[in-house]
Amino acid sequence: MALRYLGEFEQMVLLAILQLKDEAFALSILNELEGRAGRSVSRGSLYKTLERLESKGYLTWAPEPGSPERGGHPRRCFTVSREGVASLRESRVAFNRLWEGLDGAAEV
Amino acid sequence: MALRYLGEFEQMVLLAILQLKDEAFALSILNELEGRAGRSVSRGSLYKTLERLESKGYLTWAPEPGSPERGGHPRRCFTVSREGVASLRESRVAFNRLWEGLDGAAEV
DNA sequence: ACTCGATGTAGACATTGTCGACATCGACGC
DNA sequence: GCGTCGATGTCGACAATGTCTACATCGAGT
Repeated sequence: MALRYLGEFEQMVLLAILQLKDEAFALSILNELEGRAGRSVSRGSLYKTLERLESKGYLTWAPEPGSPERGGHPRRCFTVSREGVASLRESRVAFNRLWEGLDGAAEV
Repeated sequence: MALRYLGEFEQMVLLAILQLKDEAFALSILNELEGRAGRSVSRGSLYKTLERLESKGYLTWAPEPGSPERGGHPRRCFTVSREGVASLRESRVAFNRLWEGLDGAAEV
């Protein structure tokens, strides 16, 4: 129950879902990650992460409303939960504090 | 050999070291993490991470120059390597792209 | 029928994250 | 002197995350 820290990839996945709004299907998430973050992983990796995020209550999903079936399974549309957003923000604040003052070229 | 992604905590540790400049001793890092990121971990956890970051070439260290010994071991002063900084930046760019447009309160 | 693409699932294994227990040595108090 | 304590660092174990390959299903083409 304790508030867990989101892993690096978990954060990316959550953010990609947020970006896609109601178009967050597994394959779209993969593209979003590839496009925005240059991160390419296998579908299996993504699903595992989605599964874990769901079990932690950071996201939910529902079968696609419009077109019902495309493959052997109904396409799932993911949504980041309130807790997911909160956790994401918390993490962001922490990182921003750590980066504070380091952006200039001088010190690094 | 492929360029590995930095884990969430690894990034924090590297950033804390950067913040501390030449005052980056293990205990100071712990305080920095606690203070800036509200992240408190045991010394063991930190050392393990430092050890891994070193073996990946993301940081180096040298025994403290001034006061030689304080305990059974000389105090170590850590420094982020050029590769470490590069990796940190890369990761930051990816996250910034993923956060783009999501900062406003509306969508989330 | 047969193949292909869009889905999702399962199991295995590598990497990271996190601890607690242990060991050393100087300083302090008695 | 001897015991204790704080500042260091080291180890080994185990939990959580990251990542892959192989597998299974079903509709649309060919």
